[in-house]
Amino acid sequence: MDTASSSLTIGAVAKRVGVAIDTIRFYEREGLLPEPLRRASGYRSYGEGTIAQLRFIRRAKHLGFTLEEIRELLALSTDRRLGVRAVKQRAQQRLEAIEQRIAELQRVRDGLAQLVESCPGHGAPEQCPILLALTEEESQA
Amino acid sequence: MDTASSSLTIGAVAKRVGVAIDTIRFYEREGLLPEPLRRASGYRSYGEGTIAQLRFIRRAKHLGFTLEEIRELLALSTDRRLGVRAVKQRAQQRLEAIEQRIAELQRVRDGLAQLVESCPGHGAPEQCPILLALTEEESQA
DNA sequence: CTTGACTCTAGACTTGTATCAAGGGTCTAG
DNA sequence: CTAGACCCTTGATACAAGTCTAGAGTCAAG
Repeated sequence: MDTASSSLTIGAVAKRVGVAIDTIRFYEREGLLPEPLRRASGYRSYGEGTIAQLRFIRRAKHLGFTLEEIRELLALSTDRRLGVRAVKQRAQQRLEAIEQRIAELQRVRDGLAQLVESCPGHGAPEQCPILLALTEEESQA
Repeated sequence: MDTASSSLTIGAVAKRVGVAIDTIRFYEREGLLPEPLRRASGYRSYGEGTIAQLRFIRRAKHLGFTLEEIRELLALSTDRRLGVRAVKQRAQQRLEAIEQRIAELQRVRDGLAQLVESCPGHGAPEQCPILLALTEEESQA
């Protein structure tokens, strides 16, 4: 349980977090990770904090945040005044976006399910409800 | 109700379908639309069929099909032997993909909703459940 | 000291779906 | 006949989030 900043190479970090080396360098360029210390050779030298931060990024990505939003979350997460309020607000926005997306997909699913159900799976293309639905005029849903 | 192939310019088609001119040329390059007739001047000359086909593409896109899949649907839609069966199959696959996506988003939503609910919206960053969840070790979900 | 695995940089490439720009030719209303 | 709107082609650009390459330097083990 050593939380001290031991010295990890980029490859070791990548392996521990389960992310590609290139991705780490990419995040650094994009400002999602601070510039690390360097050995004399120029090799990047990371501590445990980087592992935590990469996991933060991964989890946030999994919750559907974009890298842009994650960059903001990372900044907020250290702001003692506004941080928590703003973080909650962003999370709520994300939640709403997800709910909208779900609702939209459900509408699409219902439409498609109905078509699939009503299609016999054989016969003339002119009678296939799926093809008809795709071809039909707007007027009737 | 004139279904004959009147002669439409690309701009007229674009306006009627509600799609950009560039998109029409792009679809042509991508094989989603057949190469149209040309006037002596080189102008593309379209009939009503193109309008229908563009609407087909738009509806299929709205159902979540990729352009690649739509290209295939278009080919299948004119196959009198296998068309209907194959179209139904593709629609079913699409449906399953959509349902998986919905389920995944619902999991994400539930997790995020719980976090948002449990966050007071003020106080120290170290106590914010959202930030904690993003930072925490894997062990407990 | 050599070998093989690792790392460095800069920059090009990927995927999907378009959208835009440059530099020209055409069509139509007045 | 001319102005303005429209169309042509080719090739570049955009977005997100990486992924890959080339060519060179470094590290650890035997």
